[in-house]
Amino acid sequence: MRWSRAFIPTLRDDPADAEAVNHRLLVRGGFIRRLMAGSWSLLPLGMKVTKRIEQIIREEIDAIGGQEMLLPVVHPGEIWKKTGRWDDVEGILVKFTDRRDTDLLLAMTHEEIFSSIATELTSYRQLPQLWYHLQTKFRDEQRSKGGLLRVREFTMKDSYTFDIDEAGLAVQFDRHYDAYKKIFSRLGMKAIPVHASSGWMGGSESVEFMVESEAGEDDIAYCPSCEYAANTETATSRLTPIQDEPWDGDVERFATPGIKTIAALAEAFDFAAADRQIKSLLYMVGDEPVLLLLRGDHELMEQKLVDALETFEVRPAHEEEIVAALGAHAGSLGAVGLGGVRIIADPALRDRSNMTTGANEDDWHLRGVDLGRDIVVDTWLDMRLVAAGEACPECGEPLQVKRTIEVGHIFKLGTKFSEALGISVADEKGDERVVWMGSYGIGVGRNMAAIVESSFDESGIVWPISVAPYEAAITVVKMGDDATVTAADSLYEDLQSEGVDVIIDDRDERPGVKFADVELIGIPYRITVGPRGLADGTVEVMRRADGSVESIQVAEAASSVAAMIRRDRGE
RNA sequence: CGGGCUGUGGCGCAGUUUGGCAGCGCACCUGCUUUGGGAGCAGGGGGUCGCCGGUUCAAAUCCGGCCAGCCCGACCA
Repeated sequence: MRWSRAFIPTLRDDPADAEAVNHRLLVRGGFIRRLMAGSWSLLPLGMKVTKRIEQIIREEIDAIGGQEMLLPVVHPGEIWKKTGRWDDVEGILVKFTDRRDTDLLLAMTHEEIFSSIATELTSYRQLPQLWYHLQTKFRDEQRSKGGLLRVREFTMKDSYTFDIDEAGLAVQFDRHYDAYKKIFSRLGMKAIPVHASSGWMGGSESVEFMVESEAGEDDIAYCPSCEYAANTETATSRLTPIQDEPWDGDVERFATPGIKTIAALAEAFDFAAADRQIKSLLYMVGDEPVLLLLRGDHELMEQKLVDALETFEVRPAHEEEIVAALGAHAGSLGAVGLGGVRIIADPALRDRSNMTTGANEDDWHLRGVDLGRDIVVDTWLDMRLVAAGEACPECGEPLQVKRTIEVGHIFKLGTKFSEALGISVADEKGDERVVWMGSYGIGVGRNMAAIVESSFDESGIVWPISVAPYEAAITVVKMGDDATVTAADSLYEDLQSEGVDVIIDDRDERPGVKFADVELIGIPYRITVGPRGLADGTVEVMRRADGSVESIQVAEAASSVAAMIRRDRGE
């Protein structure tokens, strides 16, 4: 490609509305442009990177037996009603009707449609199957953000597996696990697999692949000494047991005027350290108020509650709901002597005594509370957010908490969809058996963003060679100089013959402009051709990753740069 | 969806307080000089000031409504 003919609209200044690194650099580098919130056009450079990412994904999924297909983006509502998701997935699912008033929706994922094709599977002999496509998803997110990290319209590689039994699903799941590790490694990222919540996908088990980044939206708990890693949505930890001081009296009510927080209570009374308080949170599960109890110094992880209760209708109660259910305002709530409200308690409270909690009367608290004696817990449920420094549940070493980007997610769906949609095959005995499904997703654009977030410097993006828009760029220092132009052109042709994807910067610009642009867009090798080097028969090769510079004889330039690139490609 | 901020040539911004010719830098076009880290000189083109309505002799500026974008909190590839 000749740069003078290419559409690479680089910007000198950062776009004013860009905060995230990937947003800033991808827009400045002329890879993408925003159409509306969470909706981006891919410009030529963005398209080149996208295609390379997609190709890597294809190769690895094909390698585990994947068969590529392409399913539509507009789906009939009917199928989604069968699986229940037409109603279950509120908000992000875009629904509309056609001229005949038929319910339609924009694909946010493709389980239903792949499943509808899978109804044509009739015999166990046809299993296992692994189908996938790279297709647009639309999710009307409440809030898109972070450049390409969280958008409404995006391309996803989603694959789906169909097996005769759970053991077969486990095999497909493990194959995807390995393929995903290879994919992210080829994309130049260090992805950590973690246990995760399945969210609205349902199913029994899921693993997310996480790349450490400040721009991320998920926290993972990670053990440096063993391999334990989990999204904090599901992570657990071992707690040091607390030995409560004995208290032989009854529950004692005491005045706490104006005290509305755990911290304030701990500050005011020396017997009420945060870990000796009971945190009481009123939640609404559907229409039912539920009182949640946690240790005072612990935080609630709402997702754990959602997963355990198997409903998405979980939210903090409004003030008037709190008063109606408990007779007091937040800040003085408690579970002692409470009737008629379901009580769910975190196991960290089990067997505790001599605790302090709200009295369900504004400005009053209770001390000397014994969990076993004074509170009737309906359900014990781990719903605590793990904090850094707590002991790893596997090995006991302190956990770290890291902020990460979710670059892939694999699910064991089990038989949820196949039952709903009637996907069954005849087994060896001729009996109908419901098939076991898995689904596995990688967001292409989010991966592009994650690569940028984990590989950039003050000059711009530093692409790994596997996805770079070009492998090498020739910077022609002085377009007015015939010898320079001739040498650069011939190098350009030689590199192409060597199979290198190369762009020649033949614009009539000053060298500084060209250097800045090629570094901004992150091309791994820059070959500078100019009168100064040609005077002693050399060109200069700079490696983007480390800035190292090497002078090479003109005659050998093409072959030695091609050799470097082949080595970087891993050939 | 709640809170905060912002909408002025392609990009970055000033002007809005106190209504009175729509400006600056970069980019763009022409010419000349220049060419190893974002060139210089000269000339030139481009904007319904987010949209709708109101006030006024006069609105980018004041008032009302709406729309869009970004950031912070509840959701996910």
